[in-house]
Amino acid sequence: MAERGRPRNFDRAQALDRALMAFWQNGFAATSMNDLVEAMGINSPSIYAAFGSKEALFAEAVQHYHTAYADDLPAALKSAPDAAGGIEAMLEAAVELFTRANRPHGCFVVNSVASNAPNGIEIEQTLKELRQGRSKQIAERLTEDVRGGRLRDDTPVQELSDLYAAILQGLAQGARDGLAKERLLTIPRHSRALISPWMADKNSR
Amino acid sequence: MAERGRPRNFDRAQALDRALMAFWQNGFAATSMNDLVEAMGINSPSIYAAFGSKEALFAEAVQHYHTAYADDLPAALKSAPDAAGGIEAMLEAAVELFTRANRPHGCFVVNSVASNAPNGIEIEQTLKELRQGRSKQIAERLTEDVRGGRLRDDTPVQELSDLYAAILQGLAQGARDGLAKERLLTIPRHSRALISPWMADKNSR
DNA sequence: ATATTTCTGTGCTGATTGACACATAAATAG
DNA sequence: CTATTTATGTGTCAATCAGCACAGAAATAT
Repeated sequence: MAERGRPRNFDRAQALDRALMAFWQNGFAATSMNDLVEAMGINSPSIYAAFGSKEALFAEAVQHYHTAYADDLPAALKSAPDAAGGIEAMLEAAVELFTRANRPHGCFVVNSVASNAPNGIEIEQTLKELRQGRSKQIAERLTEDVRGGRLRDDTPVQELSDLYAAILQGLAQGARDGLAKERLLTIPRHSRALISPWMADKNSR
Repeated sequence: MAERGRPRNFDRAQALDRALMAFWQNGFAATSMNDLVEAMGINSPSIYAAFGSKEALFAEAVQHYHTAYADDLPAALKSAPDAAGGIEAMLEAAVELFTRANRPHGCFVVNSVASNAPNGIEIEQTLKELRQGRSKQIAERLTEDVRGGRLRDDTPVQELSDLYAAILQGLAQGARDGLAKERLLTIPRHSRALISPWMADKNSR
């Protein structure tokens, strides 16, 4: 089935990525349609025809970020043989993601917390779930190690997961505030100490 | 020397506190002058006469928050006999501050990250310094313990301070996202494990 | 070639924004 | 009392916001 009508004059995926960069840097509210027109290189009627509304464009940008940028984190979490290594790798991947050159610093999902839309209930809910989803992923990784006998049976999985998730969010804030990558990278290293009291081969609590 | 002219019809300090609540909840950009008029209970010309501009009002709200609300944190940091206890107390005080009922959740200074003003360079700089100031305060507390012999000489003070500061920011985000206080309070407890490898009476690293 | 469909660029719209002009009210100074 | 000073409330300003109407342009279908 061939396409009918005048073909689109721009690359939709590229335009979406540029919109993401604009939102990532300035947040939803502070990014005006004018800013988007400049960043995406197309006029506003084309934006509305292709994406629906500013809010729908933002929602697509969130999905795009999640699949194209933040995908390294769960991958790193599963990369190492044990949870301690996986979490450290995930935190390192996060620092890498949050401090890449020629790209806004910090985590897009975390940066978008305070930049709520006027009708922001829907997308706000999605963002909140994305943030809290990290804690669940970490909890699953820890549970694996408990089941595998590498962590003690009485390991407080949810509490440790919340703590690691908090560190992750702190890394995002620090990166956005301009902390140097080398300085941020010391954090994953020291975070290892949180889990060692719960290693199965230790008897000290 | 008596006052001249018609006296003010509202309590300036109370109006400032109400403005802080509005900014705390919705951020700078998303809080309109109309919102401020409602929250403060006075009309906009009176706001401008008393505070200058929306930006100046926000700057005063930042100072007010810092002195009237966030003052518990450095106090708690110095309360305990050792750094480990002081930091744990500070994190607990932070959770308390971030999850009080009848008040916006989260840290006002952290919430204000993404809500930058159009001419936000000045106040943004102040906010950034407030955030990074916590790390320095923690570092001072740790250094005290190193000097006092309670922590090893090779304790990585700055790295640990950055890590604790990251946890602090993570707590703020979690509180804003609606995590329950009891759940957040487990984080200060487990954070103790970060410092124990550097206690002087241990020989394991 | 003609009709149909879809995209593009110009330019507008009603609503909302931060900020203030103006006249009036309420206090003190003399 | 009158003059002066400062605060209040009504109403309004230009600027900006998100969104879209409209006409022309560029493709396919028949």
